[in-house]
Amino acid sequence: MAADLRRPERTFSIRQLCNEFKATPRALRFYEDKGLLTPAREGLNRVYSHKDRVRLQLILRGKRVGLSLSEIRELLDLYDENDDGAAQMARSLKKFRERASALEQQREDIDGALIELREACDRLEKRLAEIRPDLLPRSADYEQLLRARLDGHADMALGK
Amino acid sequence: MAADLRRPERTFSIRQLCNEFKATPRALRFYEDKGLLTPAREGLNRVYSHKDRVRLQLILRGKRVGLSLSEIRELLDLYDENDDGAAQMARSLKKFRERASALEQQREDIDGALIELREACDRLEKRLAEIRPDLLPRSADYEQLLRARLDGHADMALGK
DNA sequence: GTCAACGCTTACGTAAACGTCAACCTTGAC
DNA sequence: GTCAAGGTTGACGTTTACGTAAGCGTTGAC
Repeated sequence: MAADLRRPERTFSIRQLCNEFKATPRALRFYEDKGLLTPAREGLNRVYSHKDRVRLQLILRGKRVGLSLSEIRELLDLYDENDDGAAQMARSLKKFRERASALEQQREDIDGALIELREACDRLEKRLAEIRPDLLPRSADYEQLLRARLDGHADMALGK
Repeated sequence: MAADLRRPERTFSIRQLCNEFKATPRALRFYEDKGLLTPAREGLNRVYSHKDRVRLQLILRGKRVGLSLSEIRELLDLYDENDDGAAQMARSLKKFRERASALEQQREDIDGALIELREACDRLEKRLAEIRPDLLPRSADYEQLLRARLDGHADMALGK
């Protein structure tokens, strides 16, 4: 009567999925609360099917790429409501592309911040080198060290 | 008795600073609440000095590079408490460098997410092209279009 | 029989950085 | 007199993704 544990009929406990994907029970219940998962029940206990497991994987992937849970839910819903896989795929594709441009934008923002930070660092380093060179924290910028040595750019340390 | 409006003795109203830096009064009051600003008072009204203005600039710069308000406050406090500019600068420098590595890490995370997203997009595009090519949303990737035209890489569109 | 391990539900707490009222004062223009 | 403009102080609301109890039931080991 008992199904083979390795077959697709296999089910999972909340803990098993948590261990496998390094999530917490709280998180899975939260996803359920938000309508992202709807595991079966055995009495009170949640019983996750292979389909549920796949959904969880998709949820976690969505999170890794920075989608919000509600966005993930939209995508997931598409896969359920509709038999026509193509339309869903098209929408997912659109969503993914949008997310990709958002991420690219974020990267540019970060690059901007990095530029501003490096300018500030440079200014601080120069001033410190003038007045209290002993306080200069050892640079975290190995590249600069390397280049200075390889190219003999001693002037960099001299403030030219 | 009134000081020249262009001199360093000049003061600013909350609105003036808000307009200049595109912030909201609520924000400035919030910063004050958090101990980042301590403008003088004229009766109840806040009166911002040049020093306050500079602090605000530093706050906003800090935000642009992704520092939290509490981190910004730490840095700001250093500039006040201590007469010895060098030690503060050294600490700021350290903080900035830390932030820079954090940002670099973030960038790598984003790159990872982008890779995952692009793989997902590619898979979706291929499947869609097979089953419902008409549903393929026009690509958002202008570069690809441009390169394809300039280089005559028609094969890109052929899935070669 | 009782303790630990696991599960359940309900529900408040958290962090960040303000937004958004509400209710009130003051000053100048008309 | 009164209306608008701009200021003030609370203080609650928002968002996201859970963390963290509190209190209770079930099951297996010993």
